[in-house]
Amino acid sequence: MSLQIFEQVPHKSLREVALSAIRQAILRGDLKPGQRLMEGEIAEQMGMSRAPVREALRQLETEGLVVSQAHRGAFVVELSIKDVTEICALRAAVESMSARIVAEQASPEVLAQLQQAVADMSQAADAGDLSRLAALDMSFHEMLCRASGNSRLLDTWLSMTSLIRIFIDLTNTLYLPADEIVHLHTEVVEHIEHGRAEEAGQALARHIFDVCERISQERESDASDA
Amino acid sequence: MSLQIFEQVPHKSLREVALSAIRQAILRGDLKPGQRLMEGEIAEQMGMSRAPVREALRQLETEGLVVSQAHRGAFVVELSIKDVTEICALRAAVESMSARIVAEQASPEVLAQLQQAVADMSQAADAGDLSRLAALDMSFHEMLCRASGNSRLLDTWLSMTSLIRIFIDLTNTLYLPADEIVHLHTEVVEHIEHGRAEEAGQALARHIFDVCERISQERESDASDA
DNA sequence: CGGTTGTCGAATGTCGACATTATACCATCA
DNA sequence: TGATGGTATAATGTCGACATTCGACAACCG
Repeated sequence: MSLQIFEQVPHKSLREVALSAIRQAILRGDLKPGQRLMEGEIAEQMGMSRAPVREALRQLETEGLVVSQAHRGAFVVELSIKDVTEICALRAAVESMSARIVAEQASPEVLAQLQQAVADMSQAADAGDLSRLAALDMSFHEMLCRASGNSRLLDTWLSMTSLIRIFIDLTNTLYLPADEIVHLHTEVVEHIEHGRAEEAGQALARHIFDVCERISQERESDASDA
Repeated sequence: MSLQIFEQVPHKSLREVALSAIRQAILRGDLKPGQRLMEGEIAEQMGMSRAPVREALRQLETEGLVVSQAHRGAFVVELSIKDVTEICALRAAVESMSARIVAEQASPEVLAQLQQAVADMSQAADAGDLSRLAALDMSFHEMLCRASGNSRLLDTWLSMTSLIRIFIDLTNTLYLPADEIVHLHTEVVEHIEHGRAEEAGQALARHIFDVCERISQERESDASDA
């Protein structure tokens, strides 16, 4: 068997092109919640027929980014506070399980990665770079899910994270004081280090529910402002 | 406002018809893992064109029941033991979280339902009706996820359960002794009754991993037999 | 004038046909 | 004989057109 030299070039079907284009537009905020997505219009703008656009919208629907009604069309999903709470609960479930798995199988490389991530967060917090801290925060959680080695946990996490991003940009806003964030993540890593699976999972779940609570509160006060 | 006399008839699009027909065929076992699913053939059998069949297959793909390659077509998913382990982990994560939520919000009605379910299981176990016990077992877990009031947790649970059913029919086989099953579920309900959220979640997760372990072991011995 | 009904336009649902591409088979050649 | 390359075939990918259905607006009636 020969060495693999050339990575296989993934052929991009029009469906995939449309899929990622629409998804990115939604996540970037160019398409706002509640906005109608008309097959014909999108197809025309992308220079393709309605068929691939249609399939892309269907897939986005199963991902939860889009809702559609028969003969009415597709719309960018509008998330209620209840939705966000539900999404956070599923995210917490997934991360909690990931933490348990990682705590039980802690490989030295993964541990080092997580420790490095927390160190970076601490540095960003000290430097007052809150934007970077928020980004590192998200990447820490993703890293954890990835380290579980369970693609379904990771996929579910990515999906829930995307959904939350429609509601609010987690990578640009902090919902807890910087030092508290660093402390929480340090705690989680220490639990994992020492193989305390349950504690790691619980701490993480509490943290996510905390953030969810803050988001809900902020949203409610926003609503009463308007 | 007039009284509602006629229940609204949900319009079944051909896509939905194809979707549920194919899904049922897979779950029923009429379509076996690895079997090829050709759009044209299915469309002809169902008396429709390829378009709705195509969309149904795409949706089944995102559900995980079908895998497809470009220009090659769709196939009923073949699950490895690693896949089943992954699926069980996600299922455990979801059920564990559901149990915590239910334990914290225990409404009397839900509690009564769960207690009734365990009582039924105990009765079935005493009567030696293992088939009924297995069915009650599954419905207990579904009831728990439903009681969480979180549709995303429930949907994820249903999805994972469907996937496992492709691999093995959980409703017809027991992977633990009958009395042990009854004991485990009794324990979970007691934890929930007393608001012990963490313990309920942990007990449930352990139980699922136990069953998963048994399934894996059985499968490996099956493989070595062949 | 309020409410109901008919009509129209536009978007989705479905279809059949064509374009593209992967696989299997076969002829060719070292 | 085995490897290579071409070709046929059959499936998926894409397209444009038609059928169906929904929502809005206008006409009508009480």
